[in-house]
Amino acid sequence: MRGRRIRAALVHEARLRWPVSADLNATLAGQRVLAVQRRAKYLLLRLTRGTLLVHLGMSGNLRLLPQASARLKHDHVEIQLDSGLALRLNDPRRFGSVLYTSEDPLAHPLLRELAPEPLEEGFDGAYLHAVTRRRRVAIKLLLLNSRLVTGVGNIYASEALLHARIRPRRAARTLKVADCTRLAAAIRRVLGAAIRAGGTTLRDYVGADGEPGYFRQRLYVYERAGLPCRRCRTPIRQITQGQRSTYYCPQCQQ
DNA sequence: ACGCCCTCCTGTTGGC
DNA sequence: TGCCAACAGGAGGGCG
Repeated sequence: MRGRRIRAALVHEARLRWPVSADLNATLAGQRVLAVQRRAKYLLLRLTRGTLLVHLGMSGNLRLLPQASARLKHDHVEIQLDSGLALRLNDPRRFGSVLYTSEDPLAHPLLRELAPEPLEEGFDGAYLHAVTRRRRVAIKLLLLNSRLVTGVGNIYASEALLHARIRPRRAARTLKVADCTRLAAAIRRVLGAAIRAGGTTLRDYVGADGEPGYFRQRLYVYERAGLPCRRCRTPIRQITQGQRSTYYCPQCQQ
């Protein structure tokens, strides 16, 4: 998309996680895409005069395809380019978002307080140790708090804790430096491996290339309740934390 | 400040 | 076959 000019923006359904601006077309038309970036799980389309922030939520998907191609059910927003292609957001659950800001996007209220990038410098045991002090919340729930850790969703939280050998219900404040060092390394390793595998397709996720991700085959605990742990063969347990499923190995994770 | 719960929404699955 | 409840990849908001 870089270098293309936006011809028009169509909003078929404005009721996403946040209402899509009614002025989106007037705002975007004529602007050029200068760069495409990412911050946590937000995509940033840097435009001539501002930035379009896109979040896929749980079920969102972006496709870049000929503008004339048929619109699918749940195609909510379409950005038409001067190349004849159009970027379409399809999102059955509508937990995604499309927001425009003319200010510094990193200063936007939704991005301003996000935690450091886990794959950048500075995300290490010392960082995790610092943010887990005096927090009674279970470490697995802390990993889902985007003000403290970004990039780790429900799948990778369970996976990282398995690799770090930490029980998901353990109070964050009880983690020692050594635990935090293993956990930071496990998070980086899991995210890196998942990215290289193209992501984790549970049902219908496909990447920008239209291909599913293959990390599901490499999951150690997620969705494996009752199945043998891939490290020690002990049956994997499933529990609920914050109304979401957590999986862990009672033998490997102490 | 923290921690917990609720919410948004549609689609799929499993039990009866 | 139909109906209903439970659950699903996220994460902000409000409350105590």
